[in-house]
Amino acid sequence: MPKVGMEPVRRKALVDAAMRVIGDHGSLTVTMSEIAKQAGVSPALAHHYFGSKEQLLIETVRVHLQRLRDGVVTALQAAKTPREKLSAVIRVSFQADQFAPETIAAWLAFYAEAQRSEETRRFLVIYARRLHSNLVANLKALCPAGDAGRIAEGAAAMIDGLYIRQGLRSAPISTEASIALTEDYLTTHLNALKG
Amino acid sequence: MPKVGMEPVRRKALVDAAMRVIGDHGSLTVTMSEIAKQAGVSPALAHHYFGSKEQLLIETVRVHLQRLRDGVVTALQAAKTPREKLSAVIRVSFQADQFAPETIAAWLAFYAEAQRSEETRRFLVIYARRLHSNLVANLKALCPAGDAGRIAEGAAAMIDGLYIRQGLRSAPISTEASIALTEDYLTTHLNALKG
DNA sequence: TATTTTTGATTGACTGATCAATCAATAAAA
DNA sequence: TTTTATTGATTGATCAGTCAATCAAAAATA
Repeated sequence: MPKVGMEPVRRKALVDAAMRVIGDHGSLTVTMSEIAKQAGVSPALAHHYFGSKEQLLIETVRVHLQRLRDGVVTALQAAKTPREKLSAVIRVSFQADQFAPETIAAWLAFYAEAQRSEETRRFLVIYARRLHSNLVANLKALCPAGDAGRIAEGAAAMIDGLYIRQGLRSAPISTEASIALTEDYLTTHLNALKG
Repeated sequence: MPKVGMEPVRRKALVDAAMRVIGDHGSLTVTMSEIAKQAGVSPALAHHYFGSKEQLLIETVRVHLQRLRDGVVTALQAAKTPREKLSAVIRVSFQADQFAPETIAAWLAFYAEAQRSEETRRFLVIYARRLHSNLVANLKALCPAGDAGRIAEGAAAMIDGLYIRQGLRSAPISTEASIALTEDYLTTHLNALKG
């Protein structure tokens, strides 16, 4: 089988496998063996390409946040008005694949990991800031700058909160209901400013 | 040293030690040795009283959620009107000891653990439901029942979201600002209904 | 074209460290 | 003497990480 140019293929397979295994497992305490098996290679190969388990996990966060970002960029381009762009940001946050239980479980595990791994934390902070600034940028077209910051803070918190509550599966909220709650938050607060 | 009646003392010491170690470590992958050391006893004694690491961790969640609950009950009793009770619930959620980085780190770790441990999940679900029902009960005195459920959902999500965003320490929000954001959410939405 | 060399891909087997859990032994109360 | 508290020593399992060896494609050479 040894063909040349396998590296990118294997890296992708391992990163995808890691996300899947972590999601199923609901934790970062997964073994390199499990990940490698899921990717269809030997544990030794995973070490060969990533050097360490920690590096593989960090790559996994990085790659998946990058994909998330691409989704947001596409959605923003498709939207015309500031209000539509706000809706687009919300919609992408709750889109199906992100809202799957395993995906939520994986992100939760990474959030916890951010308390320990500075690099993981950095990536998640970048994501959080981007969400915030996407919201602020479009809110500024609809209300004073000061209020924009405050409302964005609230909306971002609500999105994250709905997300982790979904992870608990206590009172599962549908995607639509989550979107509606966040939309309602924005609409109500924007209206309140107009008096 | 062997005195009789040490069991409750040791159990408490171990549960407290576990919370501290988990908080510092930012993860549940802590050793029984670390916890025992922090509690000033041998690892063997921790096993003697709790049987297993998992049991100790579950007890730790249970005890700390119980304390949280006691705090809420006290605060609710001190408040008179429904609106004051709503504020009390919010205030307790963000009170200093709960908002300390190590505490947030520990809760985050438990949230992640809930994906794996059914018992941990059960406790956290109970907490989430209680928060929701405390909010609904008092909102019902201020608005129609249907709206009460919706607003409570939003407020609970916002509280949890502010909490985990605080854990990321990306753009640290003060306790007061967090409370203000949540209060603002309630006030604005209640006003919108009267409008 | 045929042959040799080099290089990337891959793994099985192994190592060292870590850790949860056990247990037999000790010491002090009751 | 019986019971409770306590620990040091040990065991068994798990895992990350290493390494030497293999295999086949590609490149170089004849």
